[in-house]
Amino acid sequence: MRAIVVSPNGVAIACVDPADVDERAMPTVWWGSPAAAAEQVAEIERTEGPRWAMWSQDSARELLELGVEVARSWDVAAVHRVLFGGWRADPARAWARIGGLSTRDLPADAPLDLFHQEPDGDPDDPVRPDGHLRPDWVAGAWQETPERAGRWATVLAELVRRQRAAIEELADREDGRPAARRTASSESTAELLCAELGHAGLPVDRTAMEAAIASFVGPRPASEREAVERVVARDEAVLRHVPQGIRFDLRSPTQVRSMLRVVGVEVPDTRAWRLEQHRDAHPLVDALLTWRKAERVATTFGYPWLDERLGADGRFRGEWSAADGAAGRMTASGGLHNMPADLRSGVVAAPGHRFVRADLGQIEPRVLAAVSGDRSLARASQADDLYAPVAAELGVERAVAKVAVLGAMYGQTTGEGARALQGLRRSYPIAMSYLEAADATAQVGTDLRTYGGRLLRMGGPVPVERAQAAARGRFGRNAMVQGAAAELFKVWALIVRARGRSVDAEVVLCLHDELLVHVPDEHVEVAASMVDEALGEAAARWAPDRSVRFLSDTSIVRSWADAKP
DNA sequence: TGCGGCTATTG
DNA sequence: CACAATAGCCGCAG
Repeated sequence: MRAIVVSPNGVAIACVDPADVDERAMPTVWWGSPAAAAEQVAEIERTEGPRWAMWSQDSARELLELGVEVARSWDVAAVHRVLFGGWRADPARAWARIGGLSTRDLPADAPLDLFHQEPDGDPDDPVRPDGHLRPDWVAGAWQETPERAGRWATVLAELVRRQRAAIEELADREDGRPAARRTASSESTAELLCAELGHAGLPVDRTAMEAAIASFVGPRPASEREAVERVVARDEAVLRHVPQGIRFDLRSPTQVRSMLRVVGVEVPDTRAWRLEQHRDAHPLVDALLTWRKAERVATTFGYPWLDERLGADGRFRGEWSAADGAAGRMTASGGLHNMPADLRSGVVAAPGHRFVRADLGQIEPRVLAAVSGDRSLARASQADDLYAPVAAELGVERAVAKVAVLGAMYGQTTGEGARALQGLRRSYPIAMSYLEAADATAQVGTDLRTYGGRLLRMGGPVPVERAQAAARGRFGRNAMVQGAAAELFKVWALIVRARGRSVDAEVVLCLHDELLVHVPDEHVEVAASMVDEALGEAAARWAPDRSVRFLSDTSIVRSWADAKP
């Protein structure tokens, strides 16, 4: 522990080198205004470049708001999620878990009542006699004095020390995960990237995005009355196809089913892919499908969505999470991860800039080859199109080989993919056993760990219905691949983030296997090469075995829509 | 008012 | 509708 920088209204960053934590050392505390604290952080970053210990992405967000960006961190919440799975990772929970305390009923910051007048222990000690953190300290009581801030920093340092020991133990175990050391670092730093993504936002051209929205729902209504009229008109375009006198609520699936029955279309549900089969049966079906598309844009990706999230600086902002609760993929709110592809024309680089857009080709089967150690599948990964050699090996069409491989990773038990499974088992026994072992383990509720060491919680040995057990098996089987792919992707994104600094290349979007990097025109070629090189480096760093080939499809574009689909 | 079901979008 | 996610609306229970 070297230093801590504190401001009375909230910035608490301990500067800790996890390799050098001395539990007895008292931290140096800088106590000042937020601006002064930020300046201190910037100075330490400049001169020492440490791995900063942080409670969570919140710490990084506070720093960014003060104009300070740091390169590396040990993020207690991120490491907690790796070690123990799940998503919740508040300080009290992380502290309790690493200390072996129960997290079933964590002490809450409940108001004191007659029966709990005086909380036990010393109110100036952040740790209660029962070993839990004091809720009032977690809630902010640590900020009251420099002495308290120092004690709080010591708690953080101790937590980091214990987490680090747990990661080392995991890496050194007989059945361990040596990659866990690297995962702890990359998952931590991914939290910094997420804070930066949320802070900086995605370049969006308001005019272009409004045009894209307008192509579905018409131009922005001038008044509330006009907005209502627009909705009525959209509904009417569908309802005019049914006999007069009967009104149906198009937003109610039950009523839509009745409406379709009136014109002689019988469907078990009203999902688009099913209605597609009946497009020719009656003009109503086509009108309904068009309505659905417009309604979706109007309610979720319309003008209110844009107004709420697009700033005057031309940046569209959502909140980013570095690891979801399941397999550990990055997620984003605000529609950044499920924006209809038709709106991508609104995502445009700023004047004088271009995007480097890159996505990983066939990432999941390649990751499967790597984590399972299947040499045959690794050989297939040498091809630009992995499914081609697999199809040749199985003696089937490429399309069949593809659904078979995907089906194996998803746990599909019916259809064409399942029929080709026997061939996969024969030709790629190591990879298939890897998936089947994960499936079997998950079915009985036993937790799994990804290649990188992330715990995948499977619910414990609670008896469940057969169908539920099968679903758990499919989840476990897929999470081992999806989670490992997420780990590799993050390493790649972080290398791009670090290397990009020198050419002002800024990662502005991460989408599971796709990166969008915003770059000044003059550096865009260099940045594109850098993105490709970063993948090789990421693969080597993530899994030092070089037998599996990873590919990125990289292009330079003005708009996200210009990238080939 | 909260929550499960349905629907649509993305990888 | 195989795996994951976010998100909105409807219908029903409390």
